[in-house]
Amino acid sequence: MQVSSKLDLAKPAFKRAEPDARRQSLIEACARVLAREGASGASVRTIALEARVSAGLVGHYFGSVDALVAATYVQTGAKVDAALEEALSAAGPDPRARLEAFVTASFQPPIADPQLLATWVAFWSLVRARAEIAGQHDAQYAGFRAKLETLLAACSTPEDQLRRAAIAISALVDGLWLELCLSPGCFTAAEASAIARAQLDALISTDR
Amino acid sequence: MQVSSKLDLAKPAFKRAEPDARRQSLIEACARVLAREGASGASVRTIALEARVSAGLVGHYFGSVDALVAATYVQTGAKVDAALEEALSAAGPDPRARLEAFVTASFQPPIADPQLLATWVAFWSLVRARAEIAGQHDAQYAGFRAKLETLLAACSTPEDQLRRAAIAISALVDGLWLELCLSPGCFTAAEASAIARAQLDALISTDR
DNA sequence: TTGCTTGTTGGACGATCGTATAACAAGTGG
DNA sequence: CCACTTGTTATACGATCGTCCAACAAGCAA
Repeated sequence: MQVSSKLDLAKPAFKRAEPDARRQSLIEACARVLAREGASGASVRTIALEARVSAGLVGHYFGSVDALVAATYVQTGAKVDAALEEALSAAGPDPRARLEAFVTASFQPPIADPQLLATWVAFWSLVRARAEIAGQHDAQYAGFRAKLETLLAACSTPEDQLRRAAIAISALVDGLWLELCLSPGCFTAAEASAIARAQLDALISTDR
Repeated sequence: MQVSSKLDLAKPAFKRAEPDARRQSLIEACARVLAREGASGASVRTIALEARVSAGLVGHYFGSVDALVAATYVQTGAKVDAALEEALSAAGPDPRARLEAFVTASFQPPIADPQLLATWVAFWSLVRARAEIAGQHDAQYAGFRAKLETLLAACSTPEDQLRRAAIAISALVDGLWLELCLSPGCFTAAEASAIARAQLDALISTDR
């Protein structure tokens, strides 16, 4: 009787996977754990359990858990960039429409997502402790502001006001996005978009 | 030789202190550790070492380390409120000057302090696990926006635009404050203040 | 089939975590 | 001078942490 139950029932595991696919699976599991339990809950064992693999695989693929978190940060940033880029390409050729699409994309999925905020907060809590995380944050924000400057320049914003305008817009978008994710009931995504559009109006009309 | 070195040199410790003073000392030590090492480094032993006391005192005074972090958050919020109130009372009677003082106070000490952001981020990452303290941030934020609405009304902002204007200003201030603390080298506090003032100009001048 | 490469597992290891508790020291009233 | 209260320390405990490593299994070449 049930001489092989251990093999037949309790052991569906041990699926071999492509290295890249396994890496991706671990990164996604890490993002889910970060979002669900915060930074303090993102242990090797928790992440491995989420990914349905053993804990040793994290060390095998990423060397350390910090490296996995950093990789998750990079991919999360890339996902945001991709969503922004897609909103941009769907906006058409008009400069002002492109700028608005880029700005208001932060208030819609997949960017306006409490889980994404939780992941980001987990990273922020790591910024002070680990310098390479801080560098990645700076790179992410510099890229966002640089893109913003390009779009603002296309809307004929004077060059000497480009930097300040980009800082203002990115700060407003971040603040609205933060509160939208933190307290979804406080105001709606449509309100956030309207506020951001009004700010764009003010910046571009009073450019001289 | 040195028969009593242990008592004379290595044991300057064991100073009795007032309970309230000791509590305050532990809270300040917790804030310093939060700022220096982030949320993950804020362990009982690290905080106790920072406060120059033994680890058991944290449990004696606060019961758990989570309670100490929560107390640190409460005190930090009170410190922010006090700083904002003081900036307000130092601004004089002019409504516009009061509004500007209130808004730009977030870009100067003690509010524009990476230590403050670290405490906030640590608390945000704790909110995921402990839902009973989730309303603390909402209360803080609601208070900030309510104060903002009062100051905006004094600047003759139409009542039907009060809510939206307060949301816009608070979002801009938060975004600027966040980036100012996360990447201090990106832009200066003076730039942040100038951006916020320009936003106030745009909001109040285009109110109708 | 056989042997080899390699993704994967499970457990061991020491370090550190939070908490509880007994021993100790400093005031304090008798 | 002596209990007595109480702030403080030191230690112990179990749980969990990150990392490492030998054994195992799946797929592939021969």
